[in-house]
Amino acid sequence: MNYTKEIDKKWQDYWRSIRLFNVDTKERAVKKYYCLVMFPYPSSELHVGHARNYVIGDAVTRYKLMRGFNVLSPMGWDAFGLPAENQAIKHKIHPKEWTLKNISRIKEQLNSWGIGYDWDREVTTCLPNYYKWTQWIFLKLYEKGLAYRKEAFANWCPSCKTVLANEQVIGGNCERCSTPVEQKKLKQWFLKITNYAERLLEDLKLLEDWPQRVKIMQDNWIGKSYGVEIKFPVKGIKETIDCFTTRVDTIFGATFLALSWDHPIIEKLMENNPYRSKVLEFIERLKNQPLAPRLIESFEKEGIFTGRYVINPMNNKELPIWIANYILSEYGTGAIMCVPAHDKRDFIFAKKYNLPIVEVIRKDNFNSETDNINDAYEGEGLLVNSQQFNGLTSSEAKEKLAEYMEKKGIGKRAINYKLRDWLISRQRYWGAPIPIIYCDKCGEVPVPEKDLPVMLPEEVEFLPTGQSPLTYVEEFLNTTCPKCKGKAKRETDTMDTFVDSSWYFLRYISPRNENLPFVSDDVNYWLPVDQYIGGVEHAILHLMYSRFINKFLYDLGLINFSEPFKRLFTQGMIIKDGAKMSKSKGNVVSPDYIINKYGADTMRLYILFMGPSEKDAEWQDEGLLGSWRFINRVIRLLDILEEYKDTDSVKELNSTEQALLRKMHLTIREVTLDLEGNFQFNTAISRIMELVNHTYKALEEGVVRKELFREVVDTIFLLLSPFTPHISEEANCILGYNTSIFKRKWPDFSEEYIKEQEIDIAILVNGKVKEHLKIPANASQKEIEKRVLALDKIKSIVGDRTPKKVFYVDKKLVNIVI
RNA sequence: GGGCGAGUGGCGGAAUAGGCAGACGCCUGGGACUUAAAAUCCCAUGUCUCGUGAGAGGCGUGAGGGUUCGACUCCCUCCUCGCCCACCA
Repeated sequence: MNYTKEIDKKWQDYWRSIRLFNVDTKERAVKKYYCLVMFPYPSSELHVGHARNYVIGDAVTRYKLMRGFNVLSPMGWDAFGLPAENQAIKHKIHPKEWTLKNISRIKEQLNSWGIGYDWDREVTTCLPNYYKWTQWIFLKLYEKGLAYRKEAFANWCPSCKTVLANEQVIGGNCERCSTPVEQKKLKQWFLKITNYAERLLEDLKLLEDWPQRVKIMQDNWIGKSYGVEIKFPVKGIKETIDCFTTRVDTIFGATFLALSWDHPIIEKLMENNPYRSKVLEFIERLKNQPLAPRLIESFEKEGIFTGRYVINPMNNKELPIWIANYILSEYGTGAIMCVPAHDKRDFIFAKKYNLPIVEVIRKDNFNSETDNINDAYEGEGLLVNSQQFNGLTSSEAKEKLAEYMEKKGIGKRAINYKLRDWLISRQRYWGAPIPIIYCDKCGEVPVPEKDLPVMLPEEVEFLPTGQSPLTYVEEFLNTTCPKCKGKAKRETDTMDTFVDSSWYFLRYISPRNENLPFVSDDVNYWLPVDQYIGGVEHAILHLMYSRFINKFLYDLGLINFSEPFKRLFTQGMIIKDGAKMSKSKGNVVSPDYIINKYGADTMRLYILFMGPSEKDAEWQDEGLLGSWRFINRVIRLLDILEEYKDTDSVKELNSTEQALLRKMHLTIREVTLDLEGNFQFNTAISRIMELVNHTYKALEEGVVRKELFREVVDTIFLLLSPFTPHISEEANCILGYNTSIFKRKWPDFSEEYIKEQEIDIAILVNGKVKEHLKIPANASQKEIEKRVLALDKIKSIVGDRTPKKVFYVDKKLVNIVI
């Protein structure tokens, strides 16, 4: 047998013809396995870096098939989004055309690699039969009060006259023209993911088979913190300002209070205030500061005194109210009690504006320099300068102060999350229209379900005006109010593509259903997803949004599982010449070239063999050649077998045969463990390589009966089939099987064959290996020790000293201490 | 600044409920086959020292300490690199 392109084609056609990967979701008799690979964004053809994802998924799918599961392995396209629209603007090609063209190209690639999918379930998010249901989910959220509209800032490029996504803002500038990005306030749609903050956090504990780091990232992203919200009365007017702090223990060290520039109380503070014009001028300036650089710590802190004071309710001291550019309006209350002695940011600010610094926490009991503080001490310690709370530790003080404040009505315990509501409005064309209508009489009216989908019009001009392109499509914009039948206008923003991808895994179960987004009974059977595979770059957004939408649908009673993905595997990137593979860097390796020259299995094998799949790996062309060599070496066994002359097989297996049989069973065990564990494909493959090497050695050195040789070869291909399906299927055919190798059973191993008659004991003296000894497996410890000490070499090392102690590790080693 | 992860031959990487470091592959060198090349096969391949030699001995998992009969693995201190988040009070 020779491995040629024709073999790839032959078996790909065969798998399609026997519908190997097509699944009936009504099937209940055979246990199910849902293997899901993150669907791609079809922006260009795939390179080997992308291929890793699909190759891993396919190996899992095929392995599980052989383990007797009814495996669902679907594929689709995350097809809405910005790149398509940018192409439209640049090259005057319609986003739909561009997207569909890419889809067919990528599909062709996936097929040429022999990746097995149930293409009958293909899902494309930019087509009406899909986005109808994205809109439907939006309406459900709206119905439950979880979708709402409010004013929010969007990144705005004044030169391109367009709204930019956060990813298009590079270092505070527009990605295309490098103009500094400004903030523009627009009425936009949000999803209330914050309502689910606690559950999203709490349920991370249920995700035992998720990588720890992904859970930690989500945990940090949700960012739960415990603290106290303190009311500060404003001097002279009947108002209070609430401040959230996690460090109540530093309350006596507060020397000023700072507000974010858009804090609602500012207006009141400015009434009859001589500072008014200066302050408003300052605010105006902050407003136009680009968002992105404001996030960088080194950004210069700036502020202005408002002329007003609050009273510290604990000691009645007056604290000046400032407005400062480092206060986030979206977190907590947008107002902060500032403790320069114990917060770096406040410290820098206080130094700059000459505000007092009062130490209230000491690392230890010893006197330290009180008047000469040159840095903020942010750790915990003992309280000083804090009246009756002096001497308490920070954690004691936090408790006592919270209690005290709650009793006196000064403040109350509070919990804050970093998680913000999900802004889903995009002032863009290529996305699912938000199904809302605005009527002068009735106001905001949701599109009735029966009118879905709100079709995205195809005839659109892309004018860089900053308005959504849909605003200029009269037939789309103008409509009638579903309530009063009067004239009304449609929402012209479209949804963030993360909405599309937050439920696609449900649609795969009933992809063509026209009455429902999914059939609950079937979804409840097939989900949660048994194995989800994708890149870590989605660790936060996509995985969090999907969990959110899943929980929402769970609350509606439409599904009965609260988490969508039982197991998650995040694969590493493929690196070339020290950088992530990308077209712009010019370091992409084309899979098409490899496949034409070496076949799909060579690429697949190398991708899986190059290193642990969850880690980044450096692509080396020479490594690929190693896989090619190995494949040919394996295949040659078939030719050898065909011409093999059987020996007079005596009943008893000779020692070569025994060793070969043992190696085979051992390999089955190890490969199975590697696959059942955390997908250690690289070691699984190296073990098969060992078995192949062993087989060649055995053939060379001794008499191996044909029957056994054949069994070994058969096993080798069974073990290889998830990784190199084409040659394995071919081999399976040559070996005389007339069903697909993937319809056969994964090989079993028997401990009995793995047991050894004779074992090798390493002999160490003071922890260093000095000698080896072969002994019968059933030898007793005493016997072994006796034989070890009787060895010439050991005798000469030990001399006439008596060993202090002899350690024996069962069937492994003896350590003699002298 | 915070969080997470990782440092093992010339290279990708094996081996962690503590137990023979360097599996498997690549590169390189030597040999066989060949008119020749490719392909293939065989041998060698961490490093240093001693020895003509067979061989013998030492050192070795980022650095330094510790625990242990025994440490790539556990503990402490430090260094370097990567990723994610980042003024979250």
